[in-house]
Amino acid sequence: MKKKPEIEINASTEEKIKEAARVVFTRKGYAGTRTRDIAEESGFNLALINYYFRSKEKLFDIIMVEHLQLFIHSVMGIVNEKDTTLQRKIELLVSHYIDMLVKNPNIPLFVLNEINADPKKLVEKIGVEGLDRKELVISKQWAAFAKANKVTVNPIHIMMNVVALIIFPFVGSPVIRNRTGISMGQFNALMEERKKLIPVWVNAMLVSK
Amino acid sequence: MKKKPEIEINASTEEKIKEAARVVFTRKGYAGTRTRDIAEESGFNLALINYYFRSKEKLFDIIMVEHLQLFIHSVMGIVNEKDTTLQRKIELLVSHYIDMLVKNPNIPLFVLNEINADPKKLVEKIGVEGLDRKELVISKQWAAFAKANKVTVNPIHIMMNVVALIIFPFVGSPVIRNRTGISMGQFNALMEERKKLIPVWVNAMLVSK
DNA sequence: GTCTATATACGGATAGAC
DNA sequence: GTCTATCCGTATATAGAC
Repeated sequence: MKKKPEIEINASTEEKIKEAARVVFTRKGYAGTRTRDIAEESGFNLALINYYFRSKEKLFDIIMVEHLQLFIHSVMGIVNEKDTTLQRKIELLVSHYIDMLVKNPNIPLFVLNEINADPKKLVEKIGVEGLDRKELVISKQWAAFAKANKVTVNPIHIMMNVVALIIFPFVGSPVIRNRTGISMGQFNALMEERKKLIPVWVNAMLVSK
Repeated sequence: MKKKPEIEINASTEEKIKEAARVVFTRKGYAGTRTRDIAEESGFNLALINYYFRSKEKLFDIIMVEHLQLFIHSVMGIVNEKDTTLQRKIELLVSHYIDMLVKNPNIPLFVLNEINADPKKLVEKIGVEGLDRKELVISKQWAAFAKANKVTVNPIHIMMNVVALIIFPFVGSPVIRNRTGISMGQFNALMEERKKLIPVWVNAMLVSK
């Protein structure tokens, strides 16, 4: 009559391997990672990763899909709020996102990389097509804002800019730290500052010209 | 009495392999590239790449160093001009850079990636330490500008922002095109627009708050 | 210099003992 | 479930003919 307890008993090992895979994959990418690295990082044997996940690629796909879904959901949650103003949404996105990236600074490069390596793969694997941009609350808010303030720039520019200002420092972190000589701690302090600065900058862009 | 003509005679084959390597490496990264791919792309046999370059890694290093040197020189050329204003330098950097990236859109992700994979390697291989930031003309121009306009933000933020606004769209191009549904041609048209827009935005940031 | 054929190493995956 | 030992495909690199 036991439901499915014995599966849960081993969840720990499986989860440890997944966690190890996350670490190694995000650091070295798919091609650069050896299953042996994952095994070592996990503390278990190489054979176990096939026992639990059948293949390197299957394991990778799981990690990647989880990353993207986590990301998409958290963004959608903010972007589709009814009672939050456009400006406030930007503040929330920036802050929430930077927090997450400070904790997992390797994710952006990893994701961008693998999407670049095989763009169609990810479109298939995730239900991203489902979301019709035109129907998002934020899209309507933007339209209203643009009309009221006579903003004529293509909103794609603004989107790119917000994302660029948030993500790029993390993608370029090694170069930035090397060129400026700042420590990881100082870098994170700068990122903390940016939570307040980016929304101000974006506002300034919108009224510029 | 001939200087070194026979070397030049074969420069063509060697150069073709290098060109092929550039293409494949920048598209698939180091780990994702097989020497066979390079051979095929070059039109020559696999054995020739070792004949000319001894190993995959040596060839890769050459490509990477050339990329970075080209980049650094072109930036330094602009940044260290005596008779160009700060604002004008930004315009020149943006325009020059976007032109180059439209032609070679895969370079940024490639470079960022490989630097991330092995940060110290590149610091060693290139004489980048030579340039003392404090002594750059643009640094002094910035100091003067910041004082005159009471700008208090850390200049590292501004640097990151300019680079982010230029580079990020190319790094995120597959995602952007997939999410927005725009074509490559439309994407490039947007990049063309940004040559004018980014300097305006940066100005707006500087006077914001 | 350029090719074909091959040596050698490495990495993903499985068999089978415990 | 977890380990050791091993198989086998694939990729780099080299030997040697032309």
